[in-house]
Amino acid sequence: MAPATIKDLAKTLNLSPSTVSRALRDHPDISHLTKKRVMSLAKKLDYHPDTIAQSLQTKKTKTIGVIVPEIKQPFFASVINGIEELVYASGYTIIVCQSNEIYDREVLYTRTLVSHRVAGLLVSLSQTTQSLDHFKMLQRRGIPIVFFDRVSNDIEASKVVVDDYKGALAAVDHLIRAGYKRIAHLAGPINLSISKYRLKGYKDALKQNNLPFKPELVVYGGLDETDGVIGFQKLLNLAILPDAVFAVNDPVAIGAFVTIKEHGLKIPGDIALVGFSNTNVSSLLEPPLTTVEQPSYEIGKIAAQLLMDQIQNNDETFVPKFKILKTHLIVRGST
Amino acid sequence: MAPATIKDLAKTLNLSPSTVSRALRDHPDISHLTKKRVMSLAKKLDYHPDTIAQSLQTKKTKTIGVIVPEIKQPFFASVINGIEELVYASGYTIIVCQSNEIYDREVLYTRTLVSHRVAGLLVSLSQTTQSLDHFKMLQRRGIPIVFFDRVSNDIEASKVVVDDYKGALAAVDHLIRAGYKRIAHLAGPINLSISKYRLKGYKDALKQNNLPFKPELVVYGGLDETDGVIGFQKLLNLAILPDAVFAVNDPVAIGAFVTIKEHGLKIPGDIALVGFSNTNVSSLLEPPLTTVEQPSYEIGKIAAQLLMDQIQNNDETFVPKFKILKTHLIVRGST
DNA sequence: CTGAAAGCGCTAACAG
DNA sequence: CTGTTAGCGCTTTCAG
Repeated sequence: MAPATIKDLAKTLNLSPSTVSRALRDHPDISHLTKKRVMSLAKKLDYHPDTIAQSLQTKKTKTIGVIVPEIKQPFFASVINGIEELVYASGYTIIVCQSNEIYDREVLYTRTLVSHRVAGLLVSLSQTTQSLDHFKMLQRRGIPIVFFDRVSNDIEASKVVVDDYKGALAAVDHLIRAGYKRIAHLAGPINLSISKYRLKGYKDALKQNNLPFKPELVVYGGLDETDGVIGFQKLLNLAILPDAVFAVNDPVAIGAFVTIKEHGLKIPGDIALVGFSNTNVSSLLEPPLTTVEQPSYEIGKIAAQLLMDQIQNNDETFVPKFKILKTHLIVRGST
Repeated sequence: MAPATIKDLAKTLNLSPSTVSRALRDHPDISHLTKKRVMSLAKKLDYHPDTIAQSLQTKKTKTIGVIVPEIKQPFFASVINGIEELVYASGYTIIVCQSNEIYDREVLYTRTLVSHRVAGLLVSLSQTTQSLDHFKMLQRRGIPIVFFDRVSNDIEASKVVVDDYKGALAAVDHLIRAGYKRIAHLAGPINLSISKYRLKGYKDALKQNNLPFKPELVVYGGLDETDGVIGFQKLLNLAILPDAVFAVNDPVAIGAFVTIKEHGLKIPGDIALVGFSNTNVSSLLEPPLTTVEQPSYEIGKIAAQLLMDQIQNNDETFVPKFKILKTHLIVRGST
């Protein structure tokens, strides 16, 4: 029951393998008649090209590697959906790897993906990634990489992000207009651009509204739910509690959310809360979470599009693209 | 900057490619000295075997295909984590595909995975899957398949499931003991085993407690949040409302949850609610959702283990294994 | 213990 | 328009 090969087709049609190969790929040289004959036999024998052999020959595969921190985060799951949508349409497959926020794993997976001869990479950096040498090595080998969401300035490549700055600005501005004056920020790892820009948006919103920036109201941490818990506990130690919290993302916001409630504080009565990301969870909380929506599916599609373009044009004069997508503040009961 | 090949190593060491190949794979024929020389040069030149070429030769790849309905469902995301954990340890990679609950996509992806020469498949069926011929074809080609969670009796293969029957029984029994008497069930697609067994658990719990089974209290639907919405709306049409709802899974429960609240009904005061799956969301609802926890991560690990065993032993006398994992009722505020 | 030769399934010059 | 030849990088007999 071994699958049919080009040789098999060639033999039963009295053609050479190369002719069959060309017919299959709709090469202009081949006569209409032979194409028909080849095609119909191929269908009959359920012939499918051996991608492995194809790849060995062409030095190219039709698989692209995706590295995300964690697929269980709805944001990334949705980005992956976007990527898949676009990429499968061109006959490509994706291999999804999770760094689990661990730098070493990220490095390991880039290795694995190289030895799988992926045509390109789509990457969102882990929280703990410091050096980007592992990616630069791939670029030197001619493997295109597009970064999304968690990007870095330390590498030249196409990037797709949302307007973190404006999103944060809008969120904090909204808090201020709603009357909150002592607004804390649960910030993310400062090596990630998203953390930087969201922090900057926070600061500038204060400034634009003539509110003082108080360093003690900014707590730095990670991007997970536990970081929200820890972060808010730190805020609890302040002499005067904040009246609102802007979290760097929804998981952190949820950590804070739980902790706030555990301490018997009311949302938004005692403390208002804003997140960033709009995972589907946020709307189910009681009260539902005000958050900055990111077009996650779109991010995936656009990043994939950029990558496919780069794969298909072996352009010498390639210039990295930088796409910034709009965010959208969703006001709900938590503010 | 082309990556180093076995030939390169052979040339600079004055050895034949075959010797180098053997040395790399720690073949007993090769002298300790040459092994050392080969290994150290390999390290120096950053040599990595070309998996593509390897596969072409051995007719085997070290990638395994995973087909799930949707990765954005936390349950499947967690299963995938379990799979990954086990599989990467043996140097394998996974290709994750989403059927998006569409039968045709499932068929399409099995094709793709075959032409990628995957070593095996891990599958959770889509809601709309009727025939299993596409999987049987793979089995005929000698590709092992292990099904998990969403399985079917119509195919012989190893399967990993949770004890859906007992889980449902425990959930409904809990409702009855808590005093609820008119318990509705939002059931899933009846072609899936999980729906069947959960429905059976529901029925038997009623019987064991001498409560009548009322067909009008069972609403059949899909497994998504919208199905919970639609399902509960149907229940609203009843002359007498149920006092509790057992949903086939958490997404459906959440759909019902939202709808219940929209209609101004109190949980659990007016209507109690139980789900199945324990996505992390369920604990964040207000009130938090009582649900039947499934060891999702474990399911992934065990399914992967079964598959790896089957891949590694080309045993003629292979007998499919059937693993049933325990569930665990988590009682929270919704009941 | 090592090497020479063949071939996995496919594509790509180069000839006709 | 079609066939011949060679080779991608690796493993694997079969000979030494």
